[in-house]
Amino acid sequence: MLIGEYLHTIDPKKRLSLPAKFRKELGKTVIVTRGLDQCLFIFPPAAWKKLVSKFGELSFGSSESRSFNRFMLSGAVEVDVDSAGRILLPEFLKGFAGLKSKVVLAGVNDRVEIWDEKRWETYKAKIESQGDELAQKLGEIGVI
Amino acid sequence: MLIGEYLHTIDPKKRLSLPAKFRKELGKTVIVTRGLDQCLFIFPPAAWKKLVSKFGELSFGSSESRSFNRFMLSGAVEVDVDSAGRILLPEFLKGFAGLKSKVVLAGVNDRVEIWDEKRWETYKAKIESQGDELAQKLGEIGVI
DNA sequence: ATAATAAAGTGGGATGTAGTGGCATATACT
DNA sequence: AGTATATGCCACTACATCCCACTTTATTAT
Repeated sequence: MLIGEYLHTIDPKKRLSLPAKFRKELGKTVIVTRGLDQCLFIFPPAAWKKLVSKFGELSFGSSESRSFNRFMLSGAVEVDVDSAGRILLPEFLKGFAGLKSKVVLAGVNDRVEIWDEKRWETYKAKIESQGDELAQKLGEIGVI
Repeated sequence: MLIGEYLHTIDPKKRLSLPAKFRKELGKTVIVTRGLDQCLFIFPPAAWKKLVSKFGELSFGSSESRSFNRFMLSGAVEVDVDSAGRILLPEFLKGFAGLKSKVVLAGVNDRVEIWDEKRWETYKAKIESQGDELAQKLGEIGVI
């Protein structure tokens, strides 16, 4: 179970160290993909395989499933974790999520999210202030 | 599984190097065909055979399936990968996809797509901005 | 509580490989 | 035969990868 929030820095060589607490569960190679709300997702191989099996069979018959597959698959990269627990981020993913030097790594159950620090602060402020409201809505639909 | 996005250049001799990460899975000869949305497809031999057998099932009774068969099959070329991991692109395919010098190679599960850089950027911007709808669909198929 | 020790995060240098361009040789076409 | 295109080979550059070192934070023991 991946939980917690960590502030790390991407060095000039585009390397990013994973929080020590995450390393065991992530394993020695991970999959980094485009995420939602302009962040990136990091999946352990097992979780990624499960995910792919859900949409892997989509053929290229419809233009929708083509864009869907392109978003998920061409936006994903398998990267090795080096001996210091770091991964190398491809430029196009860095660009997608608007990552500068300081980034936040957030554990969300079976994945880790990478956020630009500023964007994270803004987003967090928003959800924190809406906390009560959100709980209300979730309660109404019977989630909590 | 072929994933990720790479920016390469077609040299004056129409040679294009395949990303190192793709080479093992693609093998030493590949099939290049006209693709959809004005890109080209590269298939490893195995995936191509599977695809062709699906086409074979299409009857040639309807004019649509005849056209589609012609589109995919007459536009297909088998090319060798040279010792430096490069392939040679036939002029008619280059023309079809509007490829200039800078092209993007995108892994999409069992195929690689070749896009003109500019066209890719435009297309990508479009699918990336559809994030919300995408999340909706992901939810529907039970991914997140 | 303080000191000693270990671990985590970060930075830099050295090495290897990927991507690309150019030359030279082989093959096909006119 | 001569031209053009294709193929193999070698060389250069940039970047990914590996390895080691420094600094800071956390942990343990006295």
